[in-house]
Amino acid sequence: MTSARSNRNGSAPAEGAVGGASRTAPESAARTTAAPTPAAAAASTRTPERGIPEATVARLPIYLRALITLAERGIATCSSEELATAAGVNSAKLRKDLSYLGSYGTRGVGYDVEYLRYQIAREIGVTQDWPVVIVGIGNLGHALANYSGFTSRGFRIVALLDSDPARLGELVGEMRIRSTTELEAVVVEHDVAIGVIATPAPAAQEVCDRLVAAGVTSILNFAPTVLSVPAGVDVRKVDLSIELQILAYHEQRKAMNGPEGPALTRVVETA
Amino acid sequence: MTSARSNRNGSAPAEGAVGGASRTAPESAARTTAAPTPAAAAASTRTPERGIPEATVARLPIYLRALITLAERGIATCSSEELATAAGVNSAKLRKDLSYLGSYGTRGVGYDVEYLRYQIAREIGVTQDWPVVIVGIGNLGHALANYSGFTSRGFRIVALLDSDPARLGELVGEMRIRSTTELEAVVVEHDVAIGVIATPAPAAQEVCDRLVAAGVTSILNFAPTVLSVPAGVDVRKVDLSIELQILAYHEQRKAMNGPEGPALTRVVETA
DNA sequence: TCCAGTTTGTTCCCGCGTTCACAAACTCCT
DNA sequence: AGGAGTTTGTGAACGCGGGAACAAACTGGA
Repeated sequence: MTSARSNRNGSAPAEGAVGGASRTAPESAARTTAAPTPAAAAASTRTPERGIPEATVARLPIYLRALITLAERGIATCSSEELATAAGVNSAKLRKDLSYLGSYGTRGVGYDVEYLRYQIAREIGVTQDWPVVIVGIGNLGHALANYSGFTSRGFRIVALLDSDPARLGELVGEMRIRSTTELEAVVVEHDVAIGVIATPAPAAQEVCDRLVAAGVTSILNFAPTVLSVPAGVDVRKVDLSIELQILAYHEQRKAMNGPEGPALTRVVETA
Repeated sequence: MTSARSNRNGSAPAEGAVGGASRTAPESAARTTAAPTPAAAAASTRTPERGIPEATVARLPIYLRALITLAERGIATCSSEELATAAGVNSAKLRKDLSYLGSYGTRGVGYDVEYLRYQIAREIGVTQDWPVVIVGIGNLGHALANYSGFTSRGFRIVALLDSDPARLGELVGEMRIRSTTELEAVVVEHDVAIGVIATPAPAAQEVCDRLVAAGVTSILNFAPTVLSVPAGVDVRKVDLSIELQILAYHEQRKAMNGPEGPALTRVVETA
């Protein structure tokens, strides 16, 4: 385990004061005590202090995936330009992002794929597996349970929970669906920090409250509803219909610009 | 053909929307990388009319959903404060967002729920249904096909396509799985502008190319890979493992601050 | 050793988005 | 009618992120 997570259980579930996550909370990173994690092995002398911009954090997994792809092709070294192309971003942005982690490249040469891959994985925290529990095993829950991307990228599903008695015991992949009554026990037993909610919207808040009360501090929410959580708990949401609606907005504008609009734009047609 | 889309298929496809190439990946459109629409009409000299910030567009669907919830509860009027709480955002931000659409509120009173709901739906473009095609009917594709949020929020699934012969003809919901060989025909027949890719990563780019060539100009990508598209095509991606990795990063930091760190983060556990 | 070529890491600048704070506008009560 | 209370809409300040440009650092050849 070694997971430094402590038991913050027992706290009141309660709906947090503020809605939404505190992820963006600036929290002036005081941390005056000199050199936390002092003498970090041999590497760098000056730990740039842990303060990676949120936008960069969101891109690190993309870089990681690109690096894995490159490694599978047997490529040992790559330039920022190559990696940026593989990740679909600007090379300047890539270099700046990586600079927040430290100086892991070599000027005039580029980056060592395996080395950089490990460094990013370590920074994200996926060098070991995080236990994850999925609540709500409907169509989407099934898909998530079977999604190989979870288990292969630093996560391990430890339980599938559903409140429908008809589903209990059903096998999904290699895992059996268990009752939501076991939620607290599962979270405590496996020291689960990350929970995935794939229930219908009406049930999401209650499940969320129970997860948080049991000790979960990060939640990935697929239910189309706004979750209230206490400070210190991160929530990320994935809403499929919202994504489509954003696309629809732009489609509508294209259609409006088309007929009469100032369409002095370019037509770029690929093969 | 219900939508405002005109004939863009045969003759001049894609007209490269001014305001943006690809939403999530600003310059990911590797190919061609033609001059990013210099000048263009982006700078509408005046009339802030059609120029809603991207961040606001991403929130409009959230407001819409909150308004629908309020309407179902029989609430006819609400203040920006109430709506903001329901949507999980700051009230000032909400008001500024809505101000881009126009002045649909009444000072001293608030917003008429039904009226505002319609105005947002109209602005997004979901007062009528958009035809959508889903490619790749694996676990995730099944979930998407059965997701009621699509059909109830301005979208209509017109075809489910898969390349696996074993799956052809299978019923999903009320729809039959068809072969990807019919992709072009389906897109043209229903004038599909929005495509959803739920295939394995290796197949995603080819499917994407075919969709675009057939006339699709907006793509929602669930495959864990970077898509290259011509200018004028919007791509939004949903990557489940990336979302989890972002949570893992923050979890790791919490665990680091917890034990020894000065941790100003204050784990605030509300009463 | 020195020089040319290459690529990283960093600095500077600019534009977008968020937030505060306040004037404008509406309702209600006296 | 008028004033107090309420709420919207918006101008301005501010901080963050993106992009270009450049110095620093490394390789390889003469």
